Amino acid sequence: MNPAELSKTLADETRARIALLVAREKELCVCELTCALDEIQPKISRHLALLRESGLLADRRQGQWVYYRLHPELPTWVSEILHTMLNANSDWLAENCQRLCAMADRPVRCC
Amino acid sequence: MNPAELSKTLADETRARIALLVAREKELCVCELTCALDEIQPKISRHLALLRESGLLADRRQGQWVYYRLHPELPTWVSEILHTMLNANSDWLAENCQRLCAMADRPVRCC
DNA sequence: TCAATATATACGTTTTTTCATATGTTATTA
DNA sequence: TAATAACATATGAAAAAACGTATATATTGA
Repeated sequence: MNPAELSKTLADETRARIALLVAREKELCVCELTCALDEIQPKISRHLALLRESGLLADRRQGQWVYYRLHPELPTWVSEILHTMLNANSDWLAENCQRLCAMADRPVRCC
Repeated sequence: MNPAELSKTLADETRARIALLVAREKELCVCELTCALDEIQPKISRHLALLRESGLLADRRQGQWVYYRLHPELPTWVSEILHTMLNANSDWLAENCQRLCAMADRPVRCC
């Protein structure tokens, strides 16, 4: 992972929002992201695949759901950058957070 | 400027290297960047135009040369991210720095 | 005023990315 | 075991980005 690769990974509005929402919420499943971003599921899944392949996100399946989180072995500078972005851009994410909070029947995590 | 826009701006290896070299050296002209990156001049100029239009870089002409620097009114989070990238990726930039140092007849800045 | 140097842009092409739609897979539950 | 829900992927088309080449502009100095 180098600066250009990280930037490419985040160089799409959908992917940037997913990455920051996941950084904020620690763990989100595909249907939560689909709702928070108000996009169709295949679009979210495709972008999640890219984020996973780049090494930025890790996933785990629990029952029907697949949860995504920041990859636990992310280089320090990468997580620093994600959190800097997150802290300075809460307005930009506000609508997504609202939709997430308003979502009905969110799956219950039981690790 | 939001996280997706910043990432798009840096989502090209040439542009990412230019941005970090400029952050490191404070100010570089087009011919110095052309040499440091070992690329043809129109390619460098085209990427510099994008970096300028995105608001990341500012330019000033001095005689024949046009010098590029980080835009002085960059949001704090953006310059933090650039410096985080720079500090953690000196290896990735090493070759470019070497070529820059080895460059003959670098223009003399007299502001 | 002419030649040389530094830089910018225009143009057509190629490559890369993104997309919507359709369909496949896995897990749950009736 | 059949239906349903969550998620993943394949496919072809459209849009966007990057490229090399050619050429234009601006500055300097002879």
